[in-house]
Amino acid sequence: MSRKTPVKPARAKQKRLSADDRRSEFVTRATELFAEEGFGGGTRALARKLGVTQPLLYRYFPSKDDLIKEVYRRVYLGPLEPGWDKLLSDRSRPLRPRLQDFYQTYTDAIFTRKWLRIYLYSGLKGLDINRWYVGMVKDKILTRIIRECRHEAGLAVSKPSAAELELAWVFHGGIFYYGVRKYIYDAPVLEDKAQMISDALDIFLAGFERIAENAADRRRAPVKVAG
Amino acid sequence: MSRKTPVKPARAKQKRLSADDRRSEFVTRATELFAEEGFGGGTRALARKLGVTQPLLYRYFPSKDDLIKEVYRRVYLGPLEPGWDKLLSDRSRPLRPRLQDFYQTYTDAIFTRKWLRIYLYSGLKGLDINRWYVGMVKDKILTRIIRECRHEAGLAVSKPSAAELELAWVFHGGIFYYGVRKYIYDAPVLEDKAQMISDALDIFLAGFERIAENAADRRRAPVKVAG
DNA sequence: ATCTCTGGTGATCACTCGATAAACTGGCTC
DNA sequence: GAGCCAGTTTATCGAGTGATCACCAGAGAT
Repeated sequence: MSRKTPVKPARAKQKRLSADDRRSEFVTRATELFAEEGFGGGTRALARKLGVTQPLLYRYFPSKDDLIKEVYRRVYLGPLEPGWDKLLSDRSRPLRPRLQDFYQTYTDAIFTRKWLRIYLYSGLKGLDINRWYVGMVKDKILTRIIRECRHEAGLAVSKPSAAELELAWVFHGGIFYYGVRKYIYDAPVLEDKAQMISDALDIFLAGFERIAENAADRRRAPVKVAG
Repeated sequence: MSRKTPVKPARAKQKRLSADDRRSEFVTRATELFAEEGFGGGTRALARKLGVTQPLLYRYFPSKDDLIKEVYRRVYLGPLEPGWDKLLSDRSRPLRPRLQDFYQTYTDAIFTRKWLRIYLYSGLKGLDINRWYVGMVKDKILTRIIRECRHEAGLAVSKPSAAELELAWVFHGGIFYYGVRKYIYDAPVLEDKAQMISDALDIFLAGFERIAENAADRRRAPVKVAG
């Protein structure tokens, strides 16, 4: 109490951050704001969240749109982990636990209120980055899953057919929609996410196996086209 | 050209609609506008779509919020068909074609750009009507599906367990997400919707059967809990 | 032909939005 | 301590928002 302390006096209002820190803080709080309010959220509301004034934003971003782009970059690229493809394709392990592990970590990464809401808002705006992400899911996840499933079923591993890809999308979308229900709709869901994934996998793998058998049968003895 | 025509001269600017027609037109075009722009879409842009001036809106709706509520009512209640529960529960037909028919007509009703976008926007706003709709899907569709599946599998038909409901949600969400990919993300999807539904059903039913068998096994000879 | 009722318009208010320019300030070097 | 400089604020602009008011106009009844 008595010392006049040349050390920082625990200033009531933290100000004068370094440029990098301030810029980063803008992106962080903007993500929160836009996740809740959509990208119509105001720059003044954002500044209030940081405890600064609104024009300060324009020292760090030329326009609100640039800030939004930065938010996209961080949200989309942030949780992206490079080990996922390895996890899916590692044939030294049985396929089922591979898929279980993958969807466990994948949903751990994206099942947050912030991520899902930003994702849907960007999807509704039809932005390129959203298209890019969807393509990434298809190429890096779904085609890989199909390939592994075909391998497991003893089928030739070629490019997945459109129908197979759709199958994988429906499966993937079913799991994804769990997150939407929980974090967007705030609807009650089965609390045990791991069980949900496990059950979804049971159904998908059992179903895929049956389909694969049928496909194999059809290849051996093609049935006539309905008509 | 020469006749002074007391008949309506095919007026260039249609004006002076009846109150009911004008009000209805406001809701229709507002649905289009809000589907594209979100509910931030402006009242002036709306009026422009009708070819009238903006203050006219306030002859028919006390506020923009009331207009939005009317949009919700029409969008959510419009495609709701009362025959759905009958379709699902009609045990004179095999379960699979029942489900195929149901999802065919259900997705015919809601897989439009307008419906899906309005639905997601309202979901992001966390409105009561969205919660109501989700509850309706659960009660009127999913529990019924589970009940019929249990009946088909020769299991006792009681209240569906939380895990079973989740199963149905994942299945339903997978199909729903097809619409999201097609109409929200504008992503390429398997064009044949009926086949997508058919394949999803194949997988779901085959999977459910297997799960049901396991559940029956477990009831006969309970396995020890993993530990 | 005139009156009246009602669908529709023009002008405008108070407010919020994104963005800009100029002034201020606190810590740093010389 | 003088002076600079980067981080921050104050004041403000122009455009766009939802909403209100007084007014207009045209078809139907008398």
